[in-house]
Amino acid sequence: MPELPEVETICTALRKVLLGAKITAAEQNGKLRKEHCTEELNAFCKNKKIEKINRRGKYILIEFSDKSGLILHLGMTGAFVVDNDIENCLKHERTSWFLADGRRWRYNDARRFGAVQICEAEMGFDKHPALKNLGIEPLSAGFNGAYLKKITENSRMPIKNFIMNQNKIVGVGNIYASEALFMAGIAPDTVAGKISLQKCNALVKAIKEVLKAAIKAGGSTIKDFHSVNGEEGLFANELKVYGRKDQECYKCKSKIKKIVQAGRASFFCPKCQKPRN
DNA sequence: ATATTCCCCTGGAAGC
DNA sequence: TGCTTCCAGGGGAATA
Repeated sequence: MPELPEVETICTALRKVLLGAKITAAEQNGKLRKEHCTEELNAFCKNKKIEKINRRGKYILIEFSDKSGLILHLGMTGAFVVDNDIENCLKHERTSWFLADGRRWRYNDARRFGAVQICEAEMGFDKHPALKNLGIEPLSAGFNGAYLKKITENSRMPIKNFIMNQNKIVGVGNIYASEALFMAGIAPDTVAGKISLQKCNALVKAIKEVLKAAIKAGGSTIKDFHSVNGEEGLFANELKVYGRKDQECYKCKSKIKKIVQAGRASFFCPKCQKPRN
């Protein structure tokens, strides 16, 4: 579900409601991709104060005032809710944090692909196994055409899979990979190592542009994504190729095609995006 | 090392 | 109205 713009949207929303809050207790309700049992999570979180909330790739980093923290991932269907209902659980509530002011912060995740991990102060976020191998932030200044050219060199991976690889570039998922490649005029199955510096420049520009525009729109709600207050993201209305199989390309009126790459759907315009392999 | 394929899990939409 | 099949914003393990 959530890619960089959706995670960024969630971070902004969480900051508004959680900064400064103190946790009195935590509960874990069943398994996630990564989780801790209630006893461990509760012992770790109890009496900690939420000081900072940041994003690294698709991970949300909750930093406590003692420099320890939580590393949260939303998987495909994860969502947060903050309310005052102490009695009832949501249908797919996996984790709950009870706050000193009486509120309850919940992590709800139907498919359980999300993750709730703890990070000790001595370790620090950067060294945590979940984060230490992550690639460059696409909105950082260091992510430019020359950098992309350098890391794609010698790679025979299809460019769409390459830009979705979190160890190379973080935050780009299935929607924005298709969208950025359309904007840059590059077919998704182009061999990464064959892309020219000029095209790398165009792709970097497209990735930055589409991510920024999506953040501005509050992300893309296809079906599941909702921010903390339940709001939908509006960027789904601006998608040019994702989910538009057999519909007309907005640029050239050709039929948008769908192919499957590494098990994920890729959408592209066969006329505007070249070359094919 | 690198690139697919499969699997984790649940629910909604589409097909019969 | 059912029942079945397919599909989904992710990622990691297993496999070639």
